[in-house]
Amino acid sequence: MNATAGTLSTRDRILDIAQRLIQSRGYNAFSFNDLAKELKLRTASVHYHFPTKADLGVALVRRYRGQLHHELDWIAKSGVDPLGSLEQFIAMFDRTFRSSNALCLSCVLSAEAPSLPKPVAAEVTRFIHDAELSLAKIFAAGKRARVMAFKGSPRTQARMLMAMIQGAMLVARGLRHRSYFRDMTRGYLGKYAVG
Amino acid sequence: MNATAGTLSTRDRILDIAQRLIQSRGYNAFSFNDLAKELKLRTASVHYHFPTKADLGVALVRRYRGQLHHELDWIAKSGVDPLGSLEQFIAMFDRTFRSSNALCLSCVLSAEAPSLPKPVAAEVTRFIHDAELSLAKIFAAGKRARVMAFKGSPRTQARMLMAMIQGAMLVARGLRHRSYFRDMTRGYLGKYAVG
DNA sequence: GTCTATAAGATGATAGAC
DNA sequence: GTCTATCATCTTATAGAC
Repeated sequence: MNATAGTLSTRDRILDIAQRLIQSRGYNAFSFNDLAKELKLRTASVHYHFPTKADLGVALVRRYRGQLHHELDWIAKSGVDPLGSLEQFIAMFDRTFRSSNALCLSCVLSAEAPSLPKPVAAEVTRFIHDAELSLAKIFAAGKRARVMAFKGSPRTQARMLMAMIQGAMLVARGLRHRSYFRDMTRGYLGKYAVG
Repeated sequence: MNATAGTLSTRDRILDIAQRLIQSRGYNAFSFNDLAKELKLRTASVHYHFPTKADLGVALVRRYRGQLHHELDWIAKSGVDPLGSLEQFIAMFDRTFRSSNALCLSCVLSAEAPSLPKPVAAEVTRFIHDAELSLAKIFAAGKRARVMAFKGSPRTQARMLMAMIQGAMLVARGLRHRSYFRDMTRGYLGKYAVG
């Protein structure tokens, strides 16, 4: 049965819990048993929904990629200009980081990449590639509309923004400094502003 | 017995192998058995040198912190100006990343921080703190000598550089793009140059 | 869909011989 | 310092009942 109003299917609950655990501990430090405990089920039940851990990992990153596009669509529809879109994109990560110390799922998985099942690592690559393209489009639109100015390609700016976001969260976690990420990214977009 | 010329003590060999494995797979994806296999010893022998995995982790990050200072001293003695020092600092990471796909040890451990033994996580915090201070001194010296120009504190610039380096390596690994890190960091320091 | 039961293997760690 | 032997525990995964 699927979820009814206000409830989530077991499958979705598994994905939610697994995502939270990976964003906190990484792929190799969570187990089917952790999931089963939180769900108050048995590990065999979790395996029913995702036969292997790699299956779960792939489904997770694939869903995360969908969420990225969903968030970007939502930001686009909110009617802000390209610079505002990037600000909201950053604010998104700031919220989850400060509220639950969660890094970007793909950021954590990237760190562990060589130890991941190949299909999971491939999905991570796809996510970053997607994010880069989406951000590049925003940079390009900003330049076209003359609300942003920068040298080099929109693609390069997108890459720098991605690196800045991921790196700032990573270092913030390592330093155990909750406001580090916000402090660092606050001024970052200023350099793109026109006028 | 300690190492004689050209050889390494078992303890040092353990540290070398463990560091490489963590930089590749992360803390939770390497085992005493992995070390024993490479050393052609038994796991009990590894435990003789480091009773627990946490002991090994702490020793590792502590040594890595020493290496950081050693590298920075070496760069300082090479006689380049502050901007050149930062370039060499970045080049250091570029070399290990491109030659062996190795991320910064503390970067990988930061990603897994909530799942690490507390003493290990504490050592990671210390490393990043140290690196930040050392880089801030270089930025300050560059400003004093008028070879670098920037707004804000040297500390903030150091943080941005750290985030950029760590984030660029992380994203480069996730994307499986060997030259990504170099491409991204190549132009980064340009903005600090005077004249 | 969830359960019990179970398997085969890995893991961190220790005792005690050499 | 390194070994054999052993431990309890955890991990991913499967078979088959309900």
